[in-house]
Amino acid sequence: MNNRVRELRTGLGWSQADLGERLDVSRQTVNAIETGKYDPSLPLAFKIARLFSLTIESIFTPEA
Amino acid sequence: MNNRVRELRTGLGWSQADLGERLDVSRQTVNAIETGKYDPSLPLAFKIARLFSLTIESIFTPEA
DNA sequence: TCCGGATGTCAAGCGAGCTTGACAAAACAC
DNA sequence: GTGTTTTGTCAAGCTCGCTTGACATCCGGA
Repeated sequence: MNNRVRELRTGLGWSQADLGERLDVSRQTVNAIETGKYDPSLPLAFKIARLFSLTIESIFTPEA
Repeated sequence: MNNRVRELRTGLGWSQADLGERLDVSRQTVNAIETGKYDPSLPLAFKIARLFSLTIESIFTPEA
């Protein structure tokens, strides 16, 4: 699963910790998602999409 | 997280087992998602959306 | 030069997502 | 009214998603 989270976050000048706060998750979780260690849960994906005012499909793309 | 999976599935005349096969998950997983026991992972949500040719947002809606 | 913020990563722990196997009950066919 | 299909649900087990706490590195600014 590829995603544009880092691109969207840095575009707003936020640190991983900043984004974590706004999403109510730890900065390690943000880092893990950005570095592809694992995919977010569906509820977290919705939170991310809402925060950036985008659709899930425009942020995340399955690799296969 | 509410979803329209059951509605979409029965609309095509499929059993939970049928849908499970097409998604490569067990019928128990389909049942659990339809009955709200837990949310699908993000990759599975993508598979479901693609199978029904819909967006994730049009199938799943966060309750909050 | 030194310090603070930012990032990457590890470990241990817990609940969520998924598995197979099983059984009971409801719904459907004939 | 019997038999098959479908659905609901339980249990045990494994991995993933997320947590806190910690440590190393890498930079940018005073």
